[in-house]
Amino acid sequence: MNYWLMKTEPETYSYDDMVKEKKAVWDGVRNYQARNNMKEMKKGDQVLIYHSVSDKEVAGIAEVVKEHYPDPTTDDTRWVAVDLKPVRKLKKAVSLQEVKADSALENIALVRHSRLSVMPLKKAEYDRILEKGS
DNA sequence: GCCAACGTTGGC
DNA sequence: GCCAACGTTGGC
Repeated sequence: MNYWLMKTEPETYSYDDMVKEKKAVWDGVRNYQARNNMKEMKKGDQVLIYHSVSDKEVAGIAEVVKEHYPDPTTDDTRWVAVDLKPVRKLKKAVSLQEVKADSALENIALVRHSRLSVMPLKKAEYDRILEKGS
């Protein structure tokens, strides 16, 4: 079982939108590193959903329900999509500030490589964020 | 709203 | 293959 963090701008697509639709088709990624991470995702992997720009906080947990397949928004075969379903919203959203302030989380890509939109998390890091959000 | 950092594109 | 120019992302 692997753990991931995916970013979205809540104005475009938020965790609540995913809850409303009961699933999410995660497409439109046009970055190789993010794409490579998506290809590594397996059914059942847990994914933290982070709201960038306006909120800057981890909003909720999702789960991979369909592994990578060709991105339906383009004919370009280089890009892929995955399907997610919401698991639960965090009791308390975890802000970027909190993540940055925690020395156990200072090495995650969210902090070190802020423009990457799909990144792996170690179990310890994933657990740590959940802890902060409970 | 600004701007730094980064990724991509395209001319040479 | 290099690198300048450009576009985009995302924190502040």
